[in-house]
Amino acid sequence: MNEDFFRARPTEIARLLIGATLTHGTTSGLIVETEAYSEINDEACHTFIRRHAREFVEKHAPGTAYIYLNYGVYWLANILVQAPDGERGFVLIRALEPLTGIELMKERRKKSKLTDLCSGPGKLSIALGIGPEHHEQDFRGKPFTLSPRSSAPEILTGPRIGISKATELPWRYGLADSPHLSRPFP
DNA sequence: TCGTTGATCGAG
DNA sequence: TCGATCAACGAA
Repeated sequence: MNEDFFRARPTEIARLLIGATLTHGTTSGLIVETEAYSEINDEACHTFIRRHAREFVEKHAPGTAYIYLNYGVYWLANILVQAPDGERGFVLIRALEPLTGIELMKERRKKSKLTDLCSGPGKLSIALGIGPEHHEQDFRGKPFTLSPRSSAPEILTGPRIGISKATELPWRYGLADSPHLSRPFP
C-alpha cells in the first residue's frame, strides 16, 4: 500500500483491509478480521486513556506501527491512520488466514492446525514474529508489506471484542464465512 | 470457567 | 505507593 492508503478514517481503512495481504519476512496472511479505533468520540481508543498514545499520533505518519502489550502477555499490532479532515485513529489487525511461511508459523505457535495459527490478535503476532521491536516501524513497505485485495469480499460488521467502553460502536469487520476469525460474528 | 501477566493511570 | 484495569490465550 502507498502512503495515501492510510489517509482515511479508521473505519474506512479497517474495512478496506479485509481481504488484503500482510507480509512480514517469509510469513504472510490474508487479513480476515480488523477493528477500528478513533480519537473522535471513542472512549475505547488508547488516545483517550494513554498519554503515550496521544503523543504517538502527534509524532508519527499514517502507516506507522503501534505495537501494544496486552494483559502483560501478548503484543497487538495496530496501524496509525489519519483522514484528510484530521481524524486520527488505529486499525487493529485481529486475524489472518495463513498464506506463506506456514511451517515457520507452526513452529512459533507450537500448533499444527491452520486455524490455530493466526485466529486472534495475539496469535498472529506470534506467528508472524511481531513484537515490541516493531513499535514505530512501517506498514508502507518495510518491514511490513500490505498488498491490496483483488476484488471486494463480503464483509461482516459487529461490536468490537474485549472492550468495556464504547461497546455500542459496530467497528469490528470480518471476512464472511472465514474459518480463521478470532470469534464468530453475532 | 479460571489463572496468568505487566504496563499504565488515578487516587491517596 | 497501591489497586484497578486491560483491544488475550490456553488449560481443563
